[in-house]
Amino acid sequence: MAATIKDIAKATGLGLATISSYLNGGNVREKNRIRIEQAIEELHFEVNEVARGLKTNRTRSIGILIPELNNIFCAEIITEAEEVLRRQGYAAMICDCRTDAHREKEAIDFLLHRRVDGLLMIPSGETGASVQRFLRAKKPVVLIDRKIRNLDCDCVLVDNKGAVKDAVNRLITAGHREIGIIAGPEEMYTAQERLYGYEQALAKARIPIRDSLMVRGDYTIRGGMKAMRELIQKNTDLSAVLVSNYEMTLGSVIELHELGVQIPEELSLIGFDNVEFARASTPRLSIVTQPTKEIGKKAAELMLLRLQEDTVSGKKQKLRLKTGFVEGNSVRDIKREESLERTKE
Amino acid sequence: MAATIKDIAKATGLGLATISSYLNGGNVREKNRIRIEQAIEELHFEVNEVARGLKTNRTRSIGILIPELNNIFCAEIITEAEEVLRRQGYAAMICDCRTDAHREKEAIDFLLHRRVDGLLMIPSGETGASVQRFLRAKKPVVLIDRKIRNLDCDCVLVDNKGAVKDAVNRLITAGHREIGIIAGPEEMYTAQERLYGYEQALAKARIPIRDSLMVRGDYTIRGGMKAMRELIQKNTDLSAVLVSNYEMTLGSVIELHELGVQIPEELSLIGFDNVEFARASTPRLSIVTQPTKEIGKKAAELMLLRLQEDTVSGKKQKLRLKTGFVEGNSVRDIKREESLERTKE
DNA sequence: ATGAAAGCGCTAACAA
DNA sequence: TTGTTAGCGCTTTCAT
Repeated sequence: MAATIKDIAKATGLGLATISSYLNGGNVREKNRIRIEQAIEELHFEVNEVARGLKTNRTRSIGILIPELNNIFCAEIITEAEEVLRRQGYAAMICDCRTDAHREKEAIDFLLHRRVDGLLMIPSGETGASVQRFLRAKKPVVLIDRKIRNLDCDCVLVDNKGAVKDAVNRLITAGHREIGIIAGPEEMYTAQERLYGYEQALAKARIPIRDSLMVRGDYTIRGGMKAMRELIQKNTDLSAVLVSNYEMTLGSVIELHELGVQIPEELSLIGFDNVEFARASTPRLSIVTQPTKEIGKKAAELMLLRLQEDTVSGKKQKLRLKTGFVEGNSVRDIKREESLERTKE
Repeated sequence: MAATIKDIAKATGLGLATISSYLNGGNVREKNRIRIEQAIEELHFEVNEVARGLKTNRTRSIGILIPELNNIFCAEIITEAEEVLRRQGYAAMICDCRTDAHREKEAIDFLLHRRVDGLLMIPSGETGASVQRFLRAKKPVVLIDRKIRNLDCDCVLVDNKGAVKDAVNRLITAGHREIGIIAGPEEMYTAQERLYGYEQALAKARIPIRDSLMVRGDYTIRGGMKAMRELIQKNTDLSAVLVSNYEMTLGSVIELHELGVQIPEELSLIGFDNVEFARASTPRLSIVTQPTKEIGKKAAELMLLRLQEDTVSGKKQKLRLKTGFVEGNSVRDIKREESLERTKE
């Protein structure tokens, strides 16, 4: 059996409180400090965080709930968040709900029973009610990437609308008019924002918005493939497409590949996320990038802040991070070609 | 404050032991069962797993320690393992050590303090000594993908040697002789096995093994890029390359892309892992695939088995899973071309 | 089947 | 600064 502070007390002849005080950074007489450290060494003592948690009602662990661990966007965020948390002594209990609302709810229960001190989540279902229970228990919740209706808590979002607006503007500037979008699921927050950015960009350029140019996928590879096929079938004059997440970008590329459609000669493409994939593609893909590391870091920091303040009340922070853009060769510059043409004449 | 079993006892007029018995599936008189369930409902009671853990000395949580969460191979394995474990009521405490031996050691301490019931890990450093402490505490350890020297415990491995041997054989069968390999770090178990498979395949085909054809990368994208460049510079007659993990495959494709080398016309390529990426590449990549889901599942099951048996002694299981191969268009079939040529004459 | 009581390892009053 | 003591919420004998 592992040694306990009782053993240390016995070995040093000191009282329990002294040992506990030492362990928690309290003041202990130099002489005793040495004796305690020696005893800890000899007996291989290690604090039992479980007992400590029972007593203090704080487990020093954070529940992390995500739709899909096996998804580069989530994985990058979580990697960063976990690191920041662990540096401060917090353990990460990670639950993957496979983008399933029921499992998401189950996971929340699970984490609640486990008495995690806070919840960091990328919501996938409409789990407002479940999450409320955390707040009622005075445990902070930080939402990542998406909001939840009627739930006021800290969140770290991305400027989705601006990102897509900017990307579509690039297509317009390059002379494209028949611009399609592979949007995400209707109920999804990021999908709504991204689609809105698309509409705004077109509206501003006075390009009519056509239903046939807006197709929804489910943020999966397969969904991207299907959506791209649909877009091409529906629009014979399709000139460029914006794909609104990574998995669907991958799916789109696969589909175009199988259909034998040349990028950017026959179709221009702007994708989302995963710089490495974009770089390895032929041609290199132009993509919108999200600051995943920063998202994870900020979310963890927000959580630590709440934990420190020991209050879930007060003004909630809503961070909105800027996206980036990595230029590739997947967008045909029609304007430039035309002007070159003119020069020739 | 959350309700405790004391509150339930008070509300129902029953004793603590009866409530506890109910919670743990013991026999309770029908009438009392109903009253207990009602009280639980009314008071929003939820078992405190922390208290339970202190008493039983079992936290129902498993430490998962991996080199890189943000790595598709790891992520796929962990996704599966976490699911299997959680179905059985076990929480996963995931630590990402960033392929750093020091951090790996720290994480082991961390998990030990947290009193996880077992450790599931993909080793990255030489942490035999640290891991031993788990075994000494009678806590099961299951190793994934790599072994640790002088450490006898359950593990789930992959037939690395066979996988590479088979892949290289395909290149040989297609008529290639100048076959390079981008191997992994010297000290890494999987890298050793894969390189060995390469050597065996060549030896069997009586193709001399040349040092210049064997380059080591560090299993990263950047490493893959560098290694591919080196391989091409060193070998003007290079005909085909086997790249021994996914990140380096990605790096290789990027590098070839930037060098303007055509696959498979100028160079044939067989990569590793990530079917989707292989499919999205131009041309489609031929790759060795690893059964990540099965690895994760088996590892978790092995862990649950040990936990059930409540013994870490006894014969350790060493599973060795079979890899797969997905055919693409990245390998030029020289033999076939030659025979077609001959037919023409 | 149920209840009383002890105790898991720790922290936190409080007293000395 | 240090020691004594109570108790966090639960399980687990041992009676009944």
